Amino acid sequence: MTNVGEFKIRKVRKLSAEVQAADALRDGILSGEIPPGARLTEIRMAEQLGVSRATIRTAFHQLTQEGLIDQIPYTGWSVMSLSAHDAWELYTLRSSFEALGSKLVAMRIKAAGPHGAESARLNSVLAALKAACDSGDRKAIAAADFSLHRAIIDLAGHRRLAEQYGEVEQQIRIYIASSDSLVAEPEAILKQHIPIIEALKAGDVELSVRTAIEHNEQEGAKLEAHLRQAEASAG
Amino acid sequence: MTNVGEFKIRKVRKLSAEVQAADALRDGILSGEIPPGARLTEIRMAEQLGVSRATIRTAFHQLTQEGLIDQIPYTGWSVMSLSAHDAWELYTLRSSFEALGSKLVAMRIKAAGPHGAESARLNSVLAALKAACDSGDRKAIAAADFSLHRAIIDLAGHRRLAEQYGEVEQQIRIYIASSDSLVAEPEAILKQHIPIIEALKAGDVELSVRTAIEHNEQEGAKLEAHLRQAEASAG
DNA sequence: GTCGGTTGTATTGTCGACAATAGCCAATCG
DNA sequence: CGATTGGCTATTGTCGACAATACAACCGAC
Repeated sequence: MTNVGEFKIRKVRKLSAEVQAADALRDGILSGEIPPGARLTEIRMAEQLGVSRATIRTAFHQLTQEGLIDQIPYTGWSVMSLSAHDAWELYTLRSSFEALGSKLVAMRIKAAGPHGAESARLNSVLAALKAACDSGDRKAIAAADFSLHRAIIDLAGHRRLAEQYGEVEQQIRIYIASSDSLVAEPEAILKQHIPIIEALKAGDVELSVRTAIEHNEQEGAKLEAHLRQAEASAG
Repeated sequence: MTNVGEFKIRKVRKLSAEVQAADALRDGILSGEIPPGARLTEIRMAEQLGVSRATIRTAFHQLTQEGLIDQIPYTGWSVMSLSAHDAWELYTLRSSFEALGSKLVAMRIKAAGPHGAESARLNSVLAALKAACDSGDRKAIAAADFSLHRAIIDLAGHRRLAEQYGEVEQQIRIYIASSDSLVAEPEAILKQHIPIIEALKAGDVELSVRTAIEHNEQEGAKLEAHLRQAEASAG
């Protein structure tokens, strides 16, 4: 009988309840199951997930830091709500972040040459986006789109940039979750991202930055217009 | 006898203990009393401030969100530590934020003309910086410097920008608290900030952005060099 | 002497109960 | 009928105790 101890065990550490709770909440919000503006109470969540209020509280604080919910003292917590102005804020910020990220990545590739790990990673995520677009699955396309942008940020080697970008990214995900009609035509999406990757792989700093900003301004304007229209018809 | 009810009462609400605790911690860190890298334990803090661990925990979460401390599970909390790489991250980020903020403010002034509330506020903070520089008080100069930059961000009318900028700003404050030798000569500081304000007041978007970025790159390089030297002599 | 396991201790993770607060609704008074 | 006041309820704020975990120091075997 083979000794069980021989197996390599990567992470046996039981995930603490607060992490599980945070994950559950995050999934619920990002999947659209818990809609924007929804009110969350500690007690009900605690009962629902079978943990104590202290655990839920920690999870809520975590989610707050991720930009998914916010708190009103003595009143409650609610899923981040989403106005057209918020969309403008999110995309102007994201534009700044991606400009910085693209600049750093392009500089790295310029220094390391076009055959380094960075270029390989960029090829990989672009191929993944192409595959998703070919499949036509809107959820998969959106996921690949986010992955591509995140890959660029991660390659920048800038911890704080990655963290703060994550906040913005997750809030944008809330929009996408609430209506996947926001995902454009597959061919158009693929076509939009190719120049971004090309500029980076060429190590052209200025072009990379310009392309990234342009992409975000287009996407931001699209979403903002969509929301403004929705607000007008609803209000 | 005048009716007491006539008096306007702004905020009588007793500050909750968790807010007081967070304030106390923040003061301690930003004043340098609690140095970077210092370890904070919930129990000791609770005893020291005369509140329960739950209250301290909430305060710690708040400070975490502000970027002043971070947590290692099952181990403890510690004041954000400060390497030369961290300085680079902070100033590259701040540069992006101020570029966006300056762009928005310059656009506003360009649209509203040079006699709006924005210009008045800019004049005000620049005058305050001049007064501080004349006084020669290093702490006052540093405070006025921060105020000026924050004023620009606040004028941008971008809530998320202001929030995320705040995180970066507070972390930079930790450096300044740990050594006020980082504050340069009063005349130099004043001279550096004048073109920033002038560009904004002129409503020149491109010049404002360029000036803001340049200022941050200079300051960032200075701090990074200082820390790299300190690390070399210490390590 | 060195390596591996074991034990001990400091610290956070989790829990349930009670206190304080905000917001609502009805009763009351003009 | 309107405005104000008072209480009621839902929810977070705060507390102390116990459980789980990580880390370090110690001990023993080889």
